[in-house]
Amino acid sequence: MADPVGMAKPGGENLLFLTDEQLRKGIEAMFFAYRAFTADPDRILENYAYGRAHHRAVHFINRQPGLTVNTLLSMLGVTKQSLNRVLRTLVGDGLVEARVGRKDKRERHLHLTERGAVLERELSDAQRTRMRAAYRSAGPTAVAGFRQVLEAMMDPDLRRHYHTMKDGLT
Amino acid sequence: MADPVGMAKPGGENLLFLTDEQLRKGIEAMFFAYRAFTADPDRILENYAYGRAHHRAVHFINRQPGLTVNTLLSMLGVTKQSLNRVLRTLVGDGLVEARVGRKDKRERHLHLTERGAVLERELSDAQRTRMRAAYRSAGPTAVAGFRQVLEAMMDPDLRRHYHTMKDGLT
DNA sequence: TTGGAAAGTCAACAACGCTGACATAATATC
DNA sequence: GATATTATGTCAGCGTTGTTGACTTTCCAA
Repeated sequence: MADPVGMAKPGGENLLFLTDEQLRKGIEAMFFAYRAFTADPDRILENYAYGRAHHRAVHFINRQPGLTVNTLLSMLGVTKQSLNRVLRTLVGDGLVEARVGRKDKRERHLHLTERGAVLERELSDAQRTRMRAAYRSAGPTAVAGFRQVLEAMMDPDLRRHYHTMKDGLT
Repeated sequence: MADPVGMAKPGGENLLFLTDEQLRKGIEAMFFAYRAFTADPDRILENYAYGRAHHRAVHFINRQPGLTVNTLLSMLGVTKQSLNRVLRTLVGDGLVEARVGRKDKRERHLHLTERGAVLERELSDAQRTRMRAAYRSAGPTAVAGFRQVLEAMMDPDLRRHYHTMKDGLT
């Protein structure tokens, strides 16, 4: 702030990218981008009786078929009451199947039915289309940086879940 | 999908970063990072009687003092009824001042009061602290990519608002 | 003077978070 | 085998924040 031009460190590295202004721009970028990020699925969900919470559940069940309610709970970071309301409708509508665990019969292992997979595809197609366009226009180097910053921003617990999911590149 | 290894294009560029898996990882990164991104302010807001909507209003009023209700409306992308509810409490609590326009007396120009500025600082300090840590650990090149991808992801209308705000670097 | 824009308000509703309390089944432990 | 704990489901109630629709007031501009 006192030195709007330089802000060089003893080491010599330029830390201009850490100014408050740059951080605020990053914050706004997150806000505007996230809005766009959810806009496409939201539009689709209007046609069904579902909301964003249903989308998230369907997404992770698709990504990790057979996961338990508890696992999904900790991924989504909501209460079981909140998730249960969503799962009840999805199971009732035949989009999700809750199979009783074979080893531990208390557990419910969640799977998408065919109809559930259809909805998942419709939602993720829209989301991936936007993502693909953004990735393509920014290029692979920018994408690597994008992923790096987002990952650094996560809470350790969430980062664990993030890494649990398979990664197409590594 | 048919070719998990290469997927090279005639041009010779490696398009592995555009696989569905990579796009899905990007989607999940957005989800987990955004959760972390809002977690700190959310915790602070619990102490007041405010929510995320109040934070957003305060943020943009701080960034662009004197902006009109309509401008703020289009930035936030909510209905005037929804925003009005938030603004009414902020004005009532003395955090925001709505000055009648001098040229056009229908317009209300929004400003933070001192108390409003205090809350803004408390919220943005928390958010910037996380952002700064992520930026620092990822480095300037990654940050540039981060910003590039997020900007490419925005809807054109939102991108306009994004660019309207001053930029500390350019 | 009149049309329309900007703003504010009321009512009702939906999605989706939350807490608290309680029920049921099955596993784990003593 | 009795008891504690875990996983899940459910009911009731509440708060925030989004929505639509209808209506009013104020005021600029043609």
